[in-house]
Amino acid sequence: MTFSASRKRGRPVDLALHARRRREILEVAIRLFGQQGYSATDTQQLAQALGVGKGTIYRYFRSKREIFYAALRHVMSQLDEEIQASIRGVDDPLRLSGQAIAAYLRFFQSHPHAVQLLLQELVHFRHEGLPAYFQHRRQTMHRWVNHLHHLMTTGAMRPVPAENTVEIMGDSLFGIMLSNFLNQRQRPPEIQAREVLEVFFCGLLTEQGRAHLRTVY
Amino acid sequence: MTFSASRKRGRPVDLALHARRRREILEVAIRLFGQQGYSATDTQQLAQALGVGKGTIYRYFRSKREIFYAALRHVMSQLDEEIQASIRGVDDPLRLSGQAIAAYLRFFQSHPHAVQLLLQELVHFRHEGLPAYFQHRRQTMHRWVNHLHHLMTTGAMRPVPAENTVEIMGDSLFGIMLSNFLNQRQRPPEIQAREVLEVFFCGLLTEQGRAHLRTVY
Amino acid sequence: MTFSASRKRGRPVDLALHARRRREILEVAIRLFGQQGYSATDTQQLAQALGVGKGTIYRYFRSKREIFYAALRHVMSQLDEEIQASIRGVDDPLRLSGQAIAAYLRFFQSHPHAVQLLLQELVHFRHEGLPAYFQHRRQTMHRWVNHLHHLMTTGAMRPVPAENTVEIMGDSLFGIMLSNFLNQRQRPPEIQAREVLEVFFCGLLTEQGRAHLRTVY
Amino acid sequence: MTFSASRKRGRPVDLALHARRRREILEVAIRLFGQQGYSATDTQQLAQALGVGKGTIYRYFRSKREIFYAALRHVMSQLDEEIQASIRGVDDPLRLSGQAIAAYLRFFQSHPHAVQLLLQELVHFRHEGLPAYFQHRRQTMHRWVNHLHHLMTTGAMRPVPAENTVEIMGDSLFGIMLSNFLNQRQRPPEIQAREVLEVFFCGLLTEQGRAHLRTVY
DNA sequence: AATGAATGAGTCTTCATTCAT
DNA sequence: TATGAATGAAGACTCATTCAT
Repeated sequence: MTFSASRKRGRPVDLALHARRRREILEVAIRLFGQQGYSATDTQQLAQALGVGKGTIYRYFRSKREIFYAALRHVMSQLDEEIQASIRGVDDPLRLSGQAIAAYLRFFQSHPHAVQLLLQELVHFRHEGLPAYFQHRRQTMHRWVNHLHHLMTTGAMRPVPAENTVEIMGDSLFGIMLSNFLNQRQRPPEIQAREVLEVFFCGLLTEQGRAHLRTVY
Repeated sequence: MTFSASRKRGRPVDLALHARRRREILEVAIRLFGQQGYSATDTQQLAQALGVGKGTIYRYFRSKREIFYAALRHVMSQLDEEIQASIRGVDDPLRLSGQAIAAYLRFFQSHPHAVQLLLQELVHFRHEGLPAYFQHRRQTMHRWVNHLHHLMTTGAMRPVPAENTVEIMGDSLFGIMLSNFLNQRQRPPEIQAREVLEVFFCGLLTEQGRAHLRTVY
Repeated sequence: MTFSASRKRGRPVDLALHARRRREILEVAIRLFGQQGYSATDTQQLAQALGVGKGTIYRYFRSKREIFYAALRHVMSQLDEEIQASIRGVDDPLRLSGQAIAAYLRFFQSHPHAVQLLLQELVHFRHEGLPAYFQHRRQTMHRWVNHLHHLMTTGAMRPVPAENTVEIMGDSLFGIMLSNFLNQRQRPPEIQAREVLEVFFCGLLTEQGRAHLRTVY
Repeated sequence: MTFSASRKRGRPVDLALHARRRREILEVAIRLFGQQGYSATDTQQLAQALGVGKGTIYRYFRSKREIFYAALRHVMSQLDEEIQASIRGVDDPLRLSGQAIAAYLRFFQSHPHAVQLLLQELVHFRHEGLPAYFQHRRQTMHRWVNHLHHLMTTGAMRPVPAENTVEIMGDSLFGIMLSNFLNQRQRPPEIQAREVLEVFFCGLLTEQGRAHLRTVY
């Protein structure tokens, strides 16, 4: 950096630099934490992969733990963005549901590191309160609750307790996504989304089966 | 002591003692690994909790890792037993489904350590191939596939690809169970099972909604 | 053991048994210590190889260390016996020298464990005073000093300081034997003995070379 | 500091420091391994003796084993240097022989730790192939083979198989050196060298004895 | 007498973080 | 400001010996 550059008033350049650096670090951290796991990744490796000294990293993050959480948050907002992008401009509410589910599955299929990060938190940072994934879900859930209410208003959906149903669907997708990852399934997200929707929306029983179910409970 | 037993000099090998010790160790290990995590639990703690010397543990298990896997297997067979017990003597196939789901959720609600063990494996022993939970599922899946075929034969269930549907339901329950645990939900398993079944079996849409769905895809 | 057997007065049977047991233990110990080294051989292995319990060994030897030393002494007396046997009835004093050297080299070639034992002592039991090998040599050296005196008396050997010369020859053979072992040389002991004797007895220089040597010192 | 040096930000890597540290560690390691043995010396002791933290040692050597081998190599090259220095500028080939032998004996007398290191390798790192001492000897042997050829050409030495003879002399000196160390002999190396040479070069027998020897074999 | 279950001290190595340069 | 040298706590596993059975 030259003297003239540092003479500018304020330090907009520095702030931008700082932000860029942080992002660079996070990108590498996501890759390494995802590939090797949190504890198997040491700061020396991170520094080496970044081509900087270990100390430098500590100028941008207070601790390894903080890097991890920043990485996790980064990944969660990426997820959010991709889902939002996938439903932008989609009018039909049923299509929208399918798009969102496909986007969700697609994101984790193309970002396996994200799944790893999410799992790492669960075991390395339990007792830290609600895991980031579920925090995120809690924050975005209202959108889906509204979505369900809308579907019910239009008569497309049976009257069901919306919150509860959103949770069931969210949990189910979470399980499907994890299972995809852990079984190394590579099913095309769009197809899988459709299969899932078919079950959730249409149910498995025939009219006769449903009638019987009512007698059982 | 019989004559045949006294034919061999010295203190006889006590097989029952060995089995009992292993079980004792496993029980404490499940608790500690579950409470504190695998890596946060050191062998010294385990020994202390058992009231034995560190070396004693190594007379019964080759390594900490082996204790962990034995604990995991122990938990998985407990799960299996409880589910089997829950459906024993249940004739109605729809009731049976509900019972099994409730038993599954109940098991993990009353054995939170089991969930932890399962998660621990995912991060501490990745690269060891298919996680124990999914191995177990692969071995027991055929039962549910048959179950679905039966339901379809009797006309209670729509014709759906059985394997695929079993996977979707299994993954979903896995997700619900994890979410219960991670959100510290304490919903009564029977109620939750019924809610889930209601969605899976009856679907969320009205007849009109389903008709529309068919136009969308 | 029956009651009538134990009625015999004294316990000659027990003493013989005890001695036999000790020898059996020593033989296995020599093999294991030789193959794997002292510290790499644990008492459990020893017991297993003997087909007895660990505790039994401690009825015959106070400690692992004591087993080792007994094994070492056992080996040293075997060496002594074989050398003595090799020169029994040999009249010619020069032939006798060759026989003894060949026997020495042959013993260690066919008992590589003996070399290992000897080396093990040097590193595991330093500070215990003179190593067993050199203790043994100190006890048998006088024979060779006498032998040299005899050779000098008969005029076959130049007048040299006998003790000193015996030490040089003993040390040299020790070095040759160790080098054989450590280089895994398999030279026939008889041939090697002859080569060594040729050097020691006849020297390397010509008459002219010796004359020159005298001018140098 | 030059411009080019300052082009790279941060604290520059100090190669000289690194080399100095390694040497310091080696010197202390040689002393401790020599005094107490390899396995009796733990890294904590080594660190304490150096006045550094345990982790620091591992910045300079990958493992305790690597420290040991570096120490061993260090010692072997010191030996080589001292022997070479002792014969530098010595023209007379017989004197040269004496100087080299004296230097060899002197080195190990004044560096008893070197002997210990050498012995430690034999028992702690058997199976690692040829011991360092013999590797070193194999690399330097050709010099002495040439030396013998020269002596034979000039007529000072009888025609003998050079390689074989060098091995016998080398092994013998190895034995003498070890024996000196293990018996804690403090004989002046120059005197001992002369005594040894006297035997090797002039032989022990009289002319009459040699004639008789020829009849025996 | 014989056995083997139990013990617990002992040791190498890793790694997040600090701070002198 | 950037660097990397230094730190030291932490942790799995072994094994000679003892002693209850």
